[in-house]
Order: sequence, then structure tokens, then C-alpha cells
Amino acid sequence: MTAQGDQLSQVGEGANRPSLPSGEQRDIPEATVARLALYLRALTSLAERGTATVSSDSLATAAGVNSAKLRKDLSHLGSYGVRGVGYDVSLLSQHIQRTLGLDENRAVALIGFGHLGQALAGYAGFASRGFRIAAIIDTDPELIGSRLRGVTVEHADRLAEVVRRAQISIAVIAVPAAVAQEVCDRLVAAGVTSILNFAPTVLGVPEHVDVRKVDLAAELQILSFHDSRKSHKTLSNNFVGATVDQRMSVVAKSGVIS
Amino acid sequence: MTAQGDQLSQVGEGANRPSLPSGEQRDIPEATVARLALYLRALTSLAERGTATVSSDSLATAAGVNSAKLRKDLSHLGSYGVRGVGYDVSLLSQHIQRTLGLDENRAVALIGFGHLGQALAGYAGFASRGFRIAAIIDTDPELIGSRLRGVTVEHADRLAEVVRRAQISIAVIAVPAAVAQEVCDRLVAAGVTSILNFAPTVLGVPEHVDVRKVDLAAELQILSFHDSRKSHKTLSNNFVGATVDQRMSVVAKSGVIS
DNA sequence: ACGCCCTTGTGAACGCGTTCACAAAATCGT
DNA sequence: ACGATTTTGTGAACGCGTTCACAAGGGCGT
Repeated sequence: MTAQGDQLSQVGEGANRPSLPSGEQRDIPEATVARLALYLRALTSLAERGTATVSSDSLATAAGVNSAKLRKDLSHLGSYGVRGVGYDVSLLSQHIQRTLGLDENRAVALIGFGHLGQALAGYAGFASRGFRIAAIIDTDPELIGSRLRGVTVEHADRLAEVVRRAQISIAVIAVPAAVAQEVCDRLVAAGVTSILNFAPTVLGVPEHVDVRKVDLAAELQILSFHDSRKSHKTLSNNFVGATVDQRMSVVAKSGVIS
Repeated sequence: MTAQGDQLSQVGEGANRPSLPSGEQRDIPEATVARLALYLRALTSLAERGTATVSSDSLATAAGVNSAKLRKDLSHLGSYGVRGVGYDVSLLSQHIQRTLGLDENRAVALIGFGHLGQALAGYAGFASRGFRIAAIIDTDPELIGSRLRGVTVEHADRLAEVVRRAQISIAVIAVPAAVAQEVCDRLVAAGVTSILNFAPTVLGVPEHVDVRKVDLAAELQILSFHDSRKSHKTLSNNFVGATVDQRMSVVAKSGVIS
């Protein structure tokens, strides 16, 4: 199986936009967008190691996908690879970053500063990947006023004000399920248009707002499903586990990624 | 909207759970499995509210999918709905739980007890949904020996021993990326066959092991992609004050959902 | 009993995404 | 200069999953 994150999230738009906005980039398939992040990480890792060019094949293994898929994905963004050689690591990396809109150093609001919120805030890949936590909100008096890397934790009452002033359009919800919808409504009212939701709830939002959710219980349950089936089988026929991609990665790569 | 999962599954033959007399749930599409968790949550919520039966239509809205999809999903597990009436809430709920293997109260190992690990451990939906944290592992001397709901935090050196003794087959990796592969290898060696990985790394595993990953940076980047495109299209209208219609739809939906 | 109305279950069409397989570039060695 | 070699980019086939639309089934009122 695959493995890697899946998710399909829903982008909430109802009416699609057949008409290209003011666009330069043509439509990139959703599945491809979801993988660009993986490629980007692999590329960053390669760059740190001083690699200048990389073939679709080795980049693919590093990212845990197969090479045909990788090439097709890159072709969607009008990639510039060189036949017989491969891709220029830093060039491709920049290209992907631009495509994902990461060159704008986007401001993100973090709502909920409990364990999960703090874990997210401390997540290294945050700042290093084009995101900046511009606001932190909670309701706990113990937390309010504390600072994290220059950002002060504000009370939920000031949510709208803070979000508006910092021109934040992306928010991460890391609050208990019971208050998630309320928080969401306030964020939307304050102008947030993209939400990453960690609370186990289906959020209702207007159609111009995008919600992606990360559902821990669901992930575990999916694992559980496969696991419970595995236990009824003999060792000789379990292909139930890893994907082809992963099998390849086992051979070629453990340790390569960092 | 949503899309989720990729994952190619292929469950080999269909010997089912021996304990089930009539169960012939074989070949459940991966996409369906991923949604069962959502249905289960919605059903639980309905049950708490005392609802006895529910139509595919309202269950679908509660879970955030459309009703045709829901019905097809349920049909894959040989569901027992009643035409003209709907589904029996508690019956369906039990059926899904069995299908996901949640009736076995599965033991899970949590590796890494930093902020993320603690957030996961404190996650309510954990115990309440068929999972039991049977072991917690870390390397920080400050943490080792502390207890959480009867489980003592053990040092990583004892990982194999602890995992083997508790017969754990599912583990959650919540450690820094740099050590994730090593932890993974040890888990596999100790007999773990299903892993939920929060570290931003591609894990190499043998083919009989299933890995799912939750990639925070990737999620944000996907949001960023859509968000950056939206801003081009909406330059002219600032939704800092969403229209009344939009707000109302928020209100209306939120009432329906939980 | 009977017919109306409601809701499920599903065959069929459709669309998206993955995989295959190969022709088109580009480099390198001789 | 040129052929051998490598690796990209992509048209085409395929397969999975979603959506549509409707027949089949079941309850309920009369």
C-alpha cells in the first residue's frame, strides 16, 4: 500500500473555474500538487548534500514514488529537465516553490497552543519552508502573553483583529473538536480562506474557503483495517504492506533522506 | 472536495474473520476504507444524540460526503440498510467497527513523547475508538519513568523488549526526522507491521509492513498552492467582510453537522 | 389488501490518475 | 562527426473511484 499520505482533501469549491484566472500556470492536477511537496523535500535534501543534478529515477526513489509518475508530474508544471542528464536541483526546487506559492513567505495563524499547537509551532519544517507563524491564539490564561520566536500568544477574543491586521489567509486549527466550528467561523469572518483542521470534525465553510483535514483517528483506523487482515495470513503471501515504491526505497534508500 | 488517499491495496484472498459467521467483506476499495472512519464518527455522534436510524442522505451530510458515495461504500461491506427507512445507527456502527478491526482493542506503541507525542496520547478519540496505548518510548531522561494513564515511559533501549512483550503490531512514530528511520527499523525488527509516521521522511520498510504518513508541511503547502491562486482571482473584492449569504451558509451548515 | 411514497442498492457512464512504452533530445566517447 | 547511450517528455491504454439514474424493496396510510 501506499503509504504515504493520502488525502484527498477537499477543496471546497463548488463551481470550478473552467476559466483560467489571470493565469500563467495551467491546471495542475490535484494529485500532482500533493506530491510536489514531497519532491521539494527530496530536492532540498539533495541540495544540502551538494548534488547539482538528479535524474527522475533517483529523485523518484528519494521521494518514494515511481519515476514515470514523477516525470508526468513535472511535465505538468512545464518542467525544464535535460534529456540524457536529468534535472537541475536548485532550479527545479525554485520552480516548485514558486508553483506552490511558497515564495511569498506566507503568514499563518495557529489557533490552539496546547500540546498539538506547540508541537506544530516547534516543527522545523515550518519556517524553513516558506511559512511564518504570524499569530498564535488560545484561551488559556496561563498561555496568553507568552512568546514564541517573537510571536505573542493572544486571547481568542482578539482573533479577528490579529488575523486582519497581519493579513493572514491561512490558519491551522488545533483546538478541541467542540469549539472547532466556532473558531472556524470566526476565522472565516476575519478573512481566512484556507484552513488546516486537526480537530476531528467536519467543518462547515462557505465555498470560497478551502479546508484540509488531518484526522489522526482515521489514519489509525485505516492502519488497523489492514493490520487486522494481515494477521490472518501466512508470511508467504503478504503483499498487503508496502507499495512498490516503498519496496524500491527499501533497497535503494534507507538513510538517504535524512 | 475531498479526495483522499491513494494507496493501492490489494488484499489477497478473502478469507475473512473467522469469528464472523456471515461476513464476507472482501475486497473493500481503499478509498472506501478511508471513509469508514468518517462514517463511524458521524454514527457515534448520532448515537449519542439518541438517533436510532438514519438515512444515507443525512448520514452523508454529517460525514461530509455525498449520499451516492456513502451508499456505494456501505454496499461494499454488505451493509444492511432498510429501503424506505435507512440504516440502524448502532448496528451499522458495530458493523463498521468490526470491519476496521476495532473490536480487538488494538495495542499501539507511541514512540516519541515530546509535544507531538503528548498531544497524540492525550487525544480523546484514541482510547474511545478501539485503540489502547500500550507502550510509550522516548530517550529523554526527564521523561522516562513518568506515567500516563497507567503506562510508563520507557527508554528507547527497551523498545524491542516492550513491543514484543505487549504483542504490539501498530506503532506511531513521533520523533525527529533524523532518527525516524532508525526507530522504524527497530520497530520492524521487533515485529511491528503497521506504522503511522509523523516524521517528514520517507521510511524504508520491508514489504510486509504498512506505512502511512502524516505530513504537516505537505498539507500546508497544498493549501498554499490553492490559496495563492485564489488571491489572484479575488484582488478586486476583499472578503474581509464576507457576504451575508456566505456567513449564513456557515451558520446553517454548522448546525447540521455536529 | 393495495397502492403510494420513500430510500436503498447497483449497473453503467464518466473522469481522473497511474502506468506503459517509446520517440525525441542531449551528452559522451571515439 | 557520428553512433552509442542515457534520460526526458508524452501519447495511449488501463484501472480505480465517483457520479448518475433508476429499478427493487419495504413501510405506511387508507
